[in-house]
Amino acid sequence: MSDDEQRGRGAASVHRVGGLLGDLQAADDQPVAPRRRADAERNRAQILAAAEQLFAQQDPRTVTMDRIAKAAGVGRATLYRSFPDPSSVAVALLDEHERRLQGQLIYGPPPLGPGAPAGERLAAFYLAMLDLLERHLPLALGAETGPARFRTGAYGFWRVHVRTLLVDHGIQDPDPLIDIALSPLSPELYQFQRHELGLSTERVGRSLADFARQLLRSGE
Amino acid sequence: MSDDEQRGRGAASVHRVGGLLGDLQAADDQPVAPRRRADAERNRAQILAAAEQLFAQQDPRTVTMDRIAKAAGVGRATLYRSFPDPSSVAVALLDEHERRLQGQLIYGPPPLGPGAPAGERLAAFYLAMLDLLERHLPLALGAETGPARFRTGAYGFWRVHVRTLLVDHGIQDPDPLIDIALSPLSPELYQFQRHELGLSTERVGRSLADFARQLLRSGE
DNA sequence: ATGGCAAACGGACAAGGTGTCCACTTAGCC
DNA sequence: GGCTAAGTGGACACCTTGTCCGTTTGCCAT
Repeated sequence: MSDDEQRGRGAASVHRVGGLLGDLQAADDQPVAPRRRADAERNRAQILAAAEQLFAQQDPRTVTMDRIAKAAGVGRATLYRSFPDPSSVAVALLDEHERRLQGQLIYGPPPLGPGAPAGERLAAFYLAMLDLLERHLPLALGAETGPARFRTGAYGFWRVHVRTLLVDHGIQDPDPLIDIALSPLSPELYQFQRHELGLSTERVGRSLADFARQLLRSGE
Repeated sequence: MSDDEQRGRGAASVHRVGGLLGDLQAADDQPVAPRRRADAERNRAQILAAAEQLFAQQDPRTVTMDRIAKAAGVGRATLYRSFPDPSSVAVALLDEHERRLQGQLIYGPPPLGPGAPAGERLAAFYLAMLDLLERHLPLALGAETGPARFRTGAYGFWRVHVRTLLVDHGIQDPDPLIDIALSPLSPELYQFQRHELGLSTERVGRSLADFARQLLRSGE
């Protein structure tokens, strides 16, 4: 899993939107890629490690490129070579954690993987995402600034998954519903529910699971 | 309606969270308030007018205090006297438009106002909000930066309304569901659906209305 | 009507962030 | 072991942010 960090630069996560599934088990051989130099690799690792600290320590929305570079002990231009802005660093860090869940959704056992009714799968997906949010909220919040989370490769993956569930369930016009169904997973929203309203993870999770089952009810 | 602009400074919308309903028909007499000077009033109007232009012209997330001040023809400190940041200017502008809908939700005819089943009222609310978003998307996007939209007085109002509907319908634990039910109305999300995915207002609206009815189905 | 005073104004300032550029360093291949 | 290009990091010019403070101006009492 830590090997995954080496796959592509920060900006690459944007390109992943096209080849979502194929990317899951992509071999580590680089077809024509000019190969990364060892010092660049080392710097990238330092940057990611330092950034993870920073996002956890302070308000994730206030983390700057300048701060990350200083914390990682590299120059500003070196940082810019790998990432265009702070949120793309957070996206790269999140990617690693999200990839495990992505695999479970496709190949794992039900109800997360195939085999369960759509409503149950959606409920399980919500709970898994909630767990991810709970454990990596600072990163999720940091990833949201800028062009927002809708353009990340991960979001594209969730869209494909939810669309499958909606179609499975026989929804007439699934496309506008996809993002509606994903909207309760907004990091900002979760942060508000947990730390402003003081709701427990369990309470939010129960509501979300009920919500999923109600949305994709068998007795349509 | 244009008289409403004079009620309180920008920061005041934050305080509204407490007295949501009473504020709806608050008389214009100021109990102990020290009274606003005429030149301050004039400047405030100039600021709001200039800001509305700016938010519509460029990416609402890139509007700065500096730009607003220059466009309004006032000094920076004058602007800061009324508003702490650009998003609060957008909030103040939005407030005016939202207040009409707030009145309709309480006193208006069904299905927006009281009298219709909860599912129908939620569907009508969604459609009305969508209409608001469609007409004032730049402002809505501009209002989202910073501490996010969850802290605005308007959001507090929507929460109260939706909670009423959920309780009416007999939902067990309504509180975590409130913000889940409101999440599809995120301006960022609507912008993505409309201008990135190219979905029509009608299609999104139909999905949202179906979604509302499914969520609060009579045959619970 | 006029003079005093507090509210309001707006330019200026220091601090800090952003991208980019370019001279230097260094890894990797011949 | 030297060549070459990728990689590095400090510096630069520009912009934004809040705040401070000397000046102006509306409002009220006289």
